[in-house]
Amino acid sequence: MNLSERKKVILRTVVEQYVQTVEPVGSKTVAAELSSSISSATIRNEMAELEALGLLEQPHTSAGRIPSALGYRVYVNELMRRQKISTDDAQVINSALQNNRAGEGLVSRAGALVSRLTTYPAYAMASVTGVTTIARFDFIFIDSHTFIIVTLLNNDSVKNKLIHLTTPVDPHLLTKLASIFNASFTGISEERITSSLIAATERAVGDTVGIVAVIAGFTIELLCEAKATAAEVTGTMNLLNHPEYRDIDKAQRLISYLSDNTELARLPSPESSGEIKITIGPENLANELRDSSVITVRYDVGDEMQGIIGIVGPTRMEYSKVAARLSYIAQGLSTLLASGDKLQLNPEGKNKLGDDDIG
Amino acid sequence: MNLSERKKVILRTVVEQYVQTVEPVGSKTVAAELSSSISSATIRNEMAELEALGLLEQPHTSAGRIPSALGYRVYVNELMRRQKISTDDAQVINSALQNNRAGEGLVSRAGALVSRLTTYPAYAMASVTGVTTIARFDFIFIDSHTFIIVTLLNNDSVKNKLIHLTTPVDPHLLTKLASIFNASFTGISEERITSSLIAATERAVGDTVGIVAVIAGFTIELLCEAKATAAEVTGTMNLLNHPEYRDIDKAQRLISYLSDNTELARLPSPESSGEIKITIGPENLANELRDSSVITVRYDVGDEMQGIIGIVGPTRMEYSKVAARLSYIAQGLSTLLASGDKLQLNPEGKNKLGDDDIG
DNA sequence: GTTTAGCACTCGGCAGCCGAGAGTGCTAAA
DNA sequence: TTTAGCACTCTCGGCTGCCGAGTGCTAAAC
Repeated sequence: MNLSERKKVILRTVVEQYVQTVEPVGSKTVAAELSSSISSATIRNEMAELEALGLLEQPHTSAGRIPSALGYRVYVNELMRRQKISTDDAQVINSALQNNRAGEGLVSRAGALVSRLTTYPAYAMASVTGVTTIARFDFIFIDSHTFIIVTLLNNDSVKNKLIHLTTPVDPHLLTKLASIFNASFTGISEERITSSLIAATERAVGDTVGIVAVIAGFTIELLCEAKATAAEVTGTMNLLNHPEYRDIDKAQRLISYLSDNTELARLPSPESSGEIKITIGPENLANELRDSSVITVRYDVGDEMQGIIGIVGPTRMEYSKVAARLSYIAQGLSTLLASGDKLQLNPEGKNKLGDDDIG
Repeated sequence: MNLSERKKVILRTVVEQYVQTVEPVGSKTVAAELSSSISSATIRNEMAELEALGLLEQPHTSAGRIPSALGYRVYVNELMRRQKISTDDAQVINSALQNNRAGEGLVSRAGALVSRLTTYPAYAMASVTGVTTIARFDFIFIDSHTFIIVTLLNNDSVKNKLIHLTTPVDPHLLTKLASIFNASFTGISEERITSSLIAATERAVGDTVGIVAVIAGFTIELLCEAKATAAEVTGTMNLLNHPEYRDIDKAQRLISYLSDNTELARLPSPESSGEIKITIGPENLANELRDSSVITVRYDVGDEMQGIIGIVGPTRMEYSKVAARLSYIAQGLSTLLASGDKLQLNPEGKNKLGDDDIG
């Protein structure tokens, strides 16, 4: 969009003013805001032209102007001043991320953090690009009818399950099962656990009671679970704080849309790591988002895993502020998750309990 | 409260009518509803007396009457007709509970179920009355710097953790650790894991790198976790469907109150298993609940565990309906959790994968 | 040609008013 | 004790008219 310098300044002022006050901004306000020597009349003319270009809109005659979706787009692309994150915010984010040991809940807690910091609903999802497989099986014998399955996945997470049986097992059988499962079921993806593989294993062990099937079933369950990319929304209630969602029905429509995890997975996502993607109002494919904006940022952890974290809010959003925070958090997540959790032991054996370096 | 039979009938009619229509009910409506041969004038007199007794209220002159909190209380205690759960509902509940294998998420899913069925926000919490201890430790050697801690708790759940070390370990050390931990750390509560116990253990193993402390730390973490009674709220959005929460600020106040887990734990709870407790409006201690009602029901699982599941809604609630559903679900939870998860193996070894009897 | 001051015009929002309708309490009769 | 009748009260929705903010246009100034 090729605009005169003055039009740019005016458009920027209108956007930033409107974002703050939530009220149509008039020529006089712009003039006051600019405090340069342009009169309101001139600005009126310029604003009329900006409206003709489709960048501004008038709710009705004799109201001020508000930015159109296109106006926001131009603002985001060309006029927005990149904002640095404040040191206060950085500190809050850092400490919040540090306190959370890396683990299952980290990503969703990051979502909650974003939501709290931006006062918009946030969603977070993590997906694993590589194939998940089992690296190792162990069976722990408890008593004649009970044992524990412990599996180590190739992504270093451990899953277990306690199995109670009505038929007896003995430690030898478990040892045998372990060696066979470690030989045949490790390093393969879920699809390759076929019924013929299971049947063959049953024959090899001489299993007539279905214990192999139980273990195989657990394995499949695990691998399927790992494949599903969990998405989560937090802070949906934040929506209610913003005047554009004062209309309960409107708010509810959006909230119920966001609560649907399958829909969530379809939200716009950036192409490369660290990139921020801003989708404004009608640019969204989903009808429910037609008058909301979505900002997402992607973070990668090695080549294996990638995640998306984003927020949904009214088109009238503090784009630069939100984007800055979002990208800072994404960076933090990236490094935190990449650093892994190698445990540094204190050679004097003086690790205090509850220290953060435990785990 | 000693009321004439006629007053009782009138009070009941007013409550039930108001619950349905959300509008003050007038003498004429009551007369029509009763279709007995009492005239509206008589009913007016009776209603005036009921108001004098504090059971009914008038939003303003020339509006009908609505029940006061006390009115609801009398209704719930004396006038409410116990409602049977419909077979449809029973089916929905049964299938929803059956599909959920017993496990971590069962209780909170039950909460979600309640919320869906009642259209009110529901909360669920489970607490363990007995003392949680570790029944058994196992350490699985992975490689020279890696091993897995597997612990079996006395409540039959299994927890694990993968430990990466910067100093090497060998299988013999792990065996030694296992026997010592099984000897000294099993069957004791979290408070009894003292630093002197840890120090003694370190001496016994000859640990100079703090590996004992790591394992002990994990143990303590586990036991503390088990002690915390998790509470969870679901379906808070349901509030918005009810006219009394059309006022966004009001709804938000309540929602943010409900989101606070520590507050949640303080909600009224029944004294004995299966009992239903109904707390109406100002009977609630918390100011935020002053114009809402809370219905809770308690379920016990053996002597070990007990849980509470309840809903929060406007004082204008279908008490009997909600209570019926709630108690049905509580019963279901009770039996489902008590039945445990003993695994029935098919003696022909034909267990189909994904069958519900796996796990 | 561009900018600016001035002015008439438009339109939403708000306060005030009015009438309709619902429901009451009181009185007097059954 | 119950009931019919009636005057009274109060809310709600619609209508009106005023106010102010902001505009577009015109004509003068730069």
